[in-house]
Amino acid sequence: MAKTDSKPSEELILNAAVKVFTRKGYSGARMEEIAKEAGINRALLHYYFRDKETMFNIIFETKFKEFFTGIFGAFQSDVPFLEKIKSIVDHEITVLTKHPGLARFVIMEIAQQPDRLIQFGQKLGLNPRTMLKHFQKEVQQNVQQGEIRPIDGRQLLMNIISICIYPFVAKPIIKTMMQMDENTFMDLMEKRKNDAYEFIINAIRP
Amino acid sequence: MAKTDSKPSEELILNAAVKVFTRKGYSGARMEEIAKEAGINRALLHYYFRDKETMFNIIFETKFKEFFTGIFGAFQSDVPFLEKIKSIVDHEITVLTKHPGLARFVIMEIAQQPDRLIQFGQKLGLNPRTMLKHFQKEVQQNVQQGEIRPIDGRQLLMNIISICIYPFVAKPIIKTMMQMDENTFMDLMEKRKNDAYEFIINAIRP
DNA sequence: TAATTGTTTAACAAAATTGTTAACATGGCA
DNA sequence: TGCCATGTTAACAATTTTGTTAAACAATTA
Repeated sequence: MAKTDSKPSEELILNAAVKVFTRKGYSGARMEEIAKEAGINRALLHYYFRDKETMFNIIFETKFKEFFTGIFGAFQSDVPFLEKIKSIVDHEITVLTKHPGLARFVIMEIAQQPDRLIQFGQKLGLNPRTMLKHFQKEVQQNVQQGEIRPIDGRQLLMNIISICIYPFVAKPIIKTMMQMDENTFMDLMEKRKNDAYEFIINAIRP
Repeated sequence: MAKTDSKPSEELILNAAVKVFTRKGYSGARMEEIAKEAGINRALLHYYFRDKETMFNIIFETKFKEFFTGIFGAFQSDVPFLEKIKSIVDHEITVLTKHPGLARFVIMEIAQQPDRLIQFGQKLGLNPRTMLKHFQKEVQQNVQQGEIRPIDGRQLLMNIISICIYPFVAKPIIKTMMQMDENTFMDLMEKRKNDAYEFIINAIRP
């Protein structure tokens, strides 16, 4: 069994597939293009991963996990509310800067087939609803204690997530309109970690 | 020439095509599905609109226009800054509520082929860069006059746009996670017109 | 009404994309 | 070395999707 030799090829193929699938989406991706990207014959894709769908599911599960643990990760920590927001924003922008195309890919494929959210969500054992309830309760408490202005927890959550994620989803538009190259964009996102945080804090501080 | 009779069919087909293209994107859309949606034979699609690409371009141009005039429209008006923000938010959310799937479609297709932004932008004679410069200058002036806190105009613009657009892009995710049906979601967006505005105002008011 | 023009369809053809097979290559090991 | 298992490929087959054609149909007009 030359398993040690096979592994690199599998990795190689998966990396190529990730590139193509995240750029083009499931329906836009071509097996031929993945093979070319990996520098191998198309038949090998089927040798390692039965078919396109199987391949896609493996990649989607990985990306789904990256994206949602990226989102939910920082929500769990048990620190004061404003600090938590700081770490959510920071964490989120960091993850998305490292994985270009991640957010757009996951959102698009879920929009195409919303049941994947349930399907893969359960598979990975993450429970957005518990998280949501918890967040809402935390907002209510902080409102009652006068720590923050009165605000609907759902709206606040949407605001935070929007501010963090949207710039990456619309990156090609933003880059073109603001005439930025990749590095300038990344600098802007780096600064955004603080700018976005302060924006949010100012919005909710009494 | 029975042009009067032909028009309804063209409209019928275009409406069907809009539905399918905005749901599935260019590569996911199937001519067969469009024909079925319109209740006609596939060959008719080619009779009216040479091929898939031609058809797509017509629809994309329409949607592109809807989306960007939706965005830029309210930026033009000559009212005090905070009022302008009010009308931008209101206008934006109204447009996107009326056209479900619009934002996701346009963003995705531009991400797939960013030069379409230049191509169609010029074709429609809209100049995002002038708009951007103008907005930035306005922010600077208001900062200097102490009307709003110091803030990078680009970040503020991204924040406003993000808060307005992202919930619609991620609608399937939000609906599922928050267990909302279509009407509940629309109610939430209706409330959001004010909530988002107040959030932004509080964030920038000294 | 017959001719003419435009509309619609079924059947066909072509192209693109995915999936399979059988033969060949290679590296480890009896 | 020569066999065996796995990795790799080219060629082929099947399927899906797009595009075309010729004929039927409908409506308008002369």
